[in-house]
Amino acid sequence: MITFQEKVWQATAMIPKGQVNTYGLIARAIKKPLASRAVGQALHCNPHWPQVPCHRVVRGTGEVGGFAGGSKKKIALLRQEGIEIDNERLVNLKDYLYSFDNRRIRLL
DNA sequence: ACGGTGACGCTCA
DNA sequence: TTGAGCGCCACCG
Repeated sequence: MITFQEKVWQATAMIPKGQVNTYGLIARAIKKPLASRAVGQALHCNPHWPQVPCHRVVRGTGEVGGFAGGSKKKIALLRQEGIEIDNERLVNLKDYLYSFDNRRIRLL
């Protein structure tokens, strides 16, 4: 059966290069709207790099959030994908946020 | 079964 | 704008 974290990884894998998503939105996408924190835990243990681009998941506030290899590394990766980071810590969600469409979510 | 632990998010001073 | 406080939840010992 598909576990919670597997759903998290699947959802994360859908995020296109050059775009980002948030822990909270992923939680909603997999029908666990209050599990944003658990989503972070799942990504922390992500065993599918780079299939599951966990660096594209940031905080709802726009702050990059944590990263197993250090937030510096996370920022560098996002920049490589063309995402601008303000003040070395903020992502403009208005420009780079990716929205899951209902059709895909159903597959989870 | 139970309690501790975060890559979170929201509220309020 | 910041920081403290607190609720949430899956995972692990």
